[in-house]
Amino acid sequence: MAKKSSAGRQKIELKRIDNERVRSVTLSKRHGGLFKKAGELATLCGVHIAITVFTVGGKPLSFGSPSLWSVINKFLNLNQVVDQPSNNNINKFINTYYDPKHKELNLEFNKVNVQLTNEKKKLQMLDESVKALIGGKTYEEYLDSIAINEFAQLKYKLKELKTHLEHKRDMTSGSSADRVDLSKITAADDFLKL
Amino acid sequence: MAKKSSAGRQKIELKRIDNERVRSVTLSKRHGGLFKKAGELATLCGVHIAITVFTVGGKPLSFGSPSLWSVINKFLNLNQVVDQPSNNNINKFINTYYDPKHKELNLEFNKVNVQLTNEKKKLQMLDESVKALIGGKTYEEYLDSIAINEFAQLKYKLKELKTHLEHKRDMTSGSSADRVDLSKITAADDFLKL
DNA sequence: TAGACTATCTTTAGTTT
DNA sequence: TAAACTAAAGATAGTCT
Repeated sequence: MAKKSSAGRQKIELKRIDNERVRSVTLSKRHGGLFKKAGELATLCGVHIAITVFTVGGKPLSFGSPSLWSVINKFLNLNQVVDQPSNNNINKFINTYYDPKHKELNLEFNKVNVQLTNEKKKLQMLDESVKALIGGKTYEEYLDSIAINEFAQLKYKLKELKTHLEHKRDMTSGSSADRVDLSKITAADDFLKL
Repeated sequence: MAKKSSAGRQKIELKRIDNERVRSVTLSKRHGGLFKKAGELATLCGVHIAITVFTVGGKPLSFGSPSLWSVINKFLNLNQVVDQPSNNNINKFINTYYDPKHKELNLEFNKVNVQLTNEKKKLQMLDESVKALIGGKTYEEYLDSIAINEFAQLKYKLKELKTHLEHKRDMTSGSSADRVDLSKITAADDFLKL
């Protein structure tokens, strides 16, 4: 009855895994592990975390906790609540937790992860329902919401960059290598005003 | 001789840690662990990873592997090599691996991590040397290189955003909620041309 | 107070189903 | 092809310094 078929975990060398199948499996396992760890860190320590993994094929796997919206709101110092695309539970799940094309867990990952642990069966049933309901439109809406996030993040980063460039302009007299392109400041300023 | 002072690791509940000191220690430990995992994943699977942790105080802890430069180059499809600020080994270490103000490991973290594991003593000695050599100027240069990274990333993201907005403009006829602000496209375009 | 320690918890490499 | 399994490797909570 007792089976001791597996030798268990073995130590591996820290270098690129040659075998493509093994590499793919490792990516899948460790990518899940990394996001789980990130979710735990966010919950335990109350921090906000964003992770992006670019695969060799250029496909981005992203993670945000507690949610990209909350991170954006925090850094833009907005007090108003940004509504999710829909209050309908099933749509909310599709739009925020589940990317039908990539099976990518994304927003409020940790909350989902707790559910996965405590109510795994329930979530699997929900997952089946979601799969049955997915159409092309929903994925378009998902992409659209990502772009809105990107825009808000851009404004924040432009603001930071502008401050930095202005500071640098004030500190340097105009030597060749360190000269600040003033038009960049102006353009950043214009964009921020939109 | 044998000491059994510690009860060892205990299971903890997945919720925000109330005690501030404990929370701070946990953040420190797990933040290091998360970045280590990310570095391993990047090395083993050949993927590119970017992580940003925003602490409660708003301080960003960032990680990029194999390096922010390589990620930028990849997505801007540049073939030219972007030189690091200096080829001098000690400056290279300061500028890319070690943030003297925050003790933040950042670029090519995994490479450093392997060194930390295999040559811990050696690195500690180097670390002491670095600490002795650090001045205000070096940190300024570090901040500057970060800003350059941000700028390159911004251009890429603006490009993506512009494409998305243009696509959306072409697909929608002009209903109130979904209308695309053309001035945003124009501004993005202007900025990209700089 | 930041680092060292260690027993235990968690992740995962290799294997089987 | 993916999911389940198992035991070793690795991370870390609590403690002490």
